[in-house]
Amino acid sequence: MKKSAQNLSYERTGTRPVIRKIYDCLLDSYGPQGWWPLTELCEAGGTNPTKTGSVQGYHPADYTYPQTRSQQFEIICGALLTQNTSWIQVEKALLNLKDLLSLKKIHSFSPEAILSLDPETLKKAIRPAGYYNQKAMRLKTLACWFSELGDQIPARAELLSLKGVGPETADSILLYAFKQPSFVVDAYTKRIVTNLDLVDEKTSYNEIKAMFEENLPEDLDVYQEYHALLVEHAKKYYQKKSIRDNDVMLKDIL
DNA sequence: AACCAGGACGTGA
DNA sequence: TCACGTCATGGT
Repeated sequence: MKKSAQNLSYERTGTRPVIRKIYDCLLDSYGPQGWWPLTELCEAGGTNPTKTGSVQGYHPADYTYPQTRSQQFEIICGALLTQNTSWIQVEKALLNLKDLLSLKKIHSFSPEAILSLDPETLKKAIRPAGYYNQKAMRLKTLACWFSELGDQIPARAELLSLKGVGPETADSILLYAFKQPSFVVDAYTKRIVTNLDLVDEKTSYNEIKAMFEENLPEDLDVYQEYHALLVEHAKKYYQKKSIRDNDVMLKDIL
């Protein structure tokens, strides 16, 4: 992280304890979040902890997913589809896709299955997730890439080279689909850390990512849980600017 | 009825 | 590098 005036207020205590305290506080308040959600679990009537705006498919305190290549690919697709879109819409899109595939007697959510769909059909299915023209093409790009990947674990730079995969999507794919400890920074994360004066507004994605990674043990479960907790917390206090000051919970512990 | 949602990309300064 | 327009549906 760049050495600047951004955390002057924490010079005495240090950034590390702050990053950990926030995590402890969030986990204590909300409990394990069970990311990344899988539609398979939601069809099975899987766990649904009281979660804002979302349906089912979560698996709290179970960090063993994905367990199949199909689940792995679904996470990758979900990461793309959820760009600037709420998860509930992505879930609809994924379920549409699965319905579509089962009509074609395809019972596995695979790259080959996605590639077998003609563009217009694919677009119609993912329509609820928005940007369906771009996302349809980019889904096929991802499908093509993933089918040729084999059992490799992709490098971050490789993911970033795919059209439609930016920093957050790349990190989400690494963290949740490939179980690599790569911290995810999203708009919510940035809002929270700026609001708490841990960084200023112009701090870059990579700087915020580094701040978390440098001050946390390199632990997959912690990385997965932390990002999910930040999202859950932000949904409660950071959707409207007017209530951001209400985040006394985290301000109090700093 | 604006505004937002688990962003990314192309463009021109 | 970086600010800005664009992509688009659906929920609040």
